Amino acid sequence: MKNRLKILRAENDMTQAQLADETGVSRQTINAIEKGKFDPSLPLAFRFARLFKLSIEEIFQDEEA
Amino acid sequence: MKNRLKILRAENDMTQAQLADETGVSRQTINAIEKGKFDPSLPLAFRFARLFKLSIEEIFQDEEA
DNA sequence: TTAATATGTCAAGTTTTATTTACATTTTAT
DNA sequence: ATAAAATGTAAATAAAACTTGACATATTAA
Repeated sequence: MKNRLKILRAENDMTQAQLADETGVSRQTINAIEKGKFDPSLPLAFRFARLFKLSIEEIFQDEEA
Repeated sequence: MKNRLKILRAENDMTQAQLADETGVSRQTINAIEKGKFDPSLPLAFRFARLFKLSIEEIFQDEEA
């Protein structure tokens, strides 16, 4: 699963720590998601979408067959 | 997290077992998600969206503050 | 009415994701 | 060049998703 979190942080001038704080997870969790180590839970995906005022599909791109 | 899976199944004349089969999870997982026992993983949410040709937001409704 | 199909639920176990802690590296600012 | 801030990473643990198997109830069909 690809995602645009790093770009969205840049557009909004946010650090990983700030995004972590705003979405209620650890900085390391943000880093791991950005690096594709794992996917966020659906509730966390909704929090990203709400924060950036985008749809989940605009932030995360499925890569399944 | 609310969802419209039961309605979407009805509209598409599918059983829980069929939906489970099409999305690669167990029937009990479908039942548990429909009944709100837990949320699907983000990849599974994408599979539902792709199957029903809807956005994730059209299937799942966040209920956070 | 009986059998078959579909749904609801529960407990136990496995797998995956989230969190914590801790430290290393890189980038930015002074 | 140095300090501070930001990012990357890894191991251990906790939490959540998901499976399996079993059984009860409800709905549908013969």
